[in-house]
Amino acid sequence: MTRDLRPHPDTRPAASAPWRPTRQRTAVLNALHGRTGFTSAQELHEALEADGVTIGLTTVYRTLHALDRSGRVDVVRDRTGERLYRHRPTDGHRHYIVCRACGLSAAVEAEAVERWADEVAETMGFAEVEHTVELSGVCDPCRTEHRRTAAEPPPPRSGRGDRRADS
Amino acid sequence: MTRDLRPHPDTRPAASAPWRPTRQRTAVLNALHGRTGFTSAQELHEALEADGVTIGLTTVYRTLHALDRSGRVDVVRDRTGERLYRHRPTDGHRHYIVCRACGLSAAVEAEAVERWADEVAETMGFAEVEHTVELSGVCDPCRTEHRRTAAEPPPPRSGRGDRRADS
DNA sequence: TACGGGGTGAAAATGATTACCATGTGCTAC
DNA sequence: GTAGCACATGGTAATCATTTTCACCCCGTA
Ligand SMILES: [Mn+2]
Ligand SMILES: [Mn+2]
Ligand SMILES: [Zn+2]
Ligand SMILES: [Zn+2]
Repeated sequence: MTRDLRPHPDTRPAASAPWRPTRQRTAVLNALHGRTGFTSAQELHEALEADGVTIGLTTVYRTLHALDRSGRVDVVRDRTGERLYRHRPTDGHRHYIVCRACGLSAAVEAEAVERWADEVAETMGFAEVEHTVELSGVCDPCRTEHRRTAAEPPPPRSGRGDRRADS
Repeated sequence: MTRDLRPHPDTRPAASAPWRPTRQRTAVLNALHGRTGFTSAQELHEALEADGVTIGLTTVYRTLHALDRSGRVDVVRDRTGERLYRHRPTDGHRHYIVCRACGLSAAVEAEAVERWADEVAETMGFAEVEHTVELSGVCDPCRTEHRRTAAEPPPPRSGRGDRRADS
C-alpha cells in the first residue's frame, strides 16, 4: 500500500501554454469549419470517429474549451443546458436564433442589446459584465410542415443546425 | 416473478391537474418569498429541512417546475448550467444582473431587449420566439473588497444572492 | 540518450436533474 | 362519514453531460 512518492510531479496547469496544432486539435477545428450550425462536444466526437479520426472525448472537450476561452467559437446552451459550439465566422461575438424543431441557426443583429448591456452595467455599478442572449423559436419551414402534419412534431431535419437561413 | 398486473393503472400525466396547496408546496412557496435572491432547488431543499420542514428533494424540483410553467418564478442558469429560481415579484417576466462574487441580484429594465427580440423574430420569420437574457458581473462592494484583499476572491457573502442592490 | 513540458485518453467521479414506483392524501360522489 | 380515485410524495436508481485522474505518449532540447 505504499503510495507513489516519486520526486514531486508538480503538475501545474501552466497558465498559458503555447497552442500546438496537434492532429486532434486540427481535426476538431476542421470539423467545426465543416458545419454551419451548432454542435455539441459529443456530436462532434461521434462525427470525428465516424470520419475515421481517432480522438478522445476528453480531448474534444478540452479543445472546445480552449477555443471558447480564446474566443474562436460561439457557445450557446440548449434548454437542457447542454453546450453547443459553432465556429465563429467573423471577428467579434455574435448572437443567434435557433429553431427548436430543426436546429437551424442564424446570426442576428444585436447591437441594440450590446448597448443596452453596457448601459445597465454602468447604471447598476457592476464591472466585468458579461451577457448571455439566446433566441429560439420555430422557423418558417418547420411551422409550415407542422400545419400540414397535425400529428407528431417534424423530426429534426438533420443532425443539429446544419441548414442555414441566410440564403 | 409474476409482475403486478392489476386492472390497468392508466397513469396518464393528466394534462393540467388542479393545484392543490399541500404542506410541501406551501413550504416551497414560503421559502421562495423569504429570499430576495436566486436559489437552486438543492439549496432550497436544504434550507427547508434546516427549518424543520420535511420534504423530498424530488418534490422541490417538481414544485419549482410547476411554478416555472405557470410563470410564478423566474429562472436563470449559472455558468455551470444549474437552474436558480426566484419568486417573481411583479407580473410579467424580468431580467436580472447577478454578481458572480456574492450572488447579489437585481432586476434590470429590459424593454429595449423585448422590442429587439420581437423585431428579430419578425425579421427572421420565426414564430413562438423565446429569449434568454442574463447579465452577470461584479458588484461595486465586491470590487472594492477585492482591491483591498489582493489575495483570494471574497467568499460569498451569504448563501446565494440574499442581499439586494435596490435600496 | 536523458529530461521535461505539453498532450492524450481510458476510466472513474461528479453532480444536477429525472425516472420509477410503491405509498400517502385531498376531494367528492354516494 | 366513507369509499374511490386522481393527484402527490419521496426514497432510490438511472441519466448524462462534463470534469478529474493519472499513467503514458510525443517531441524538441541539452
Ligand atoms: Mn453580445
Ligand atoms: Mn424578456
Ligand atoms: Zn426549423
Ligand atoms: Zn457582489
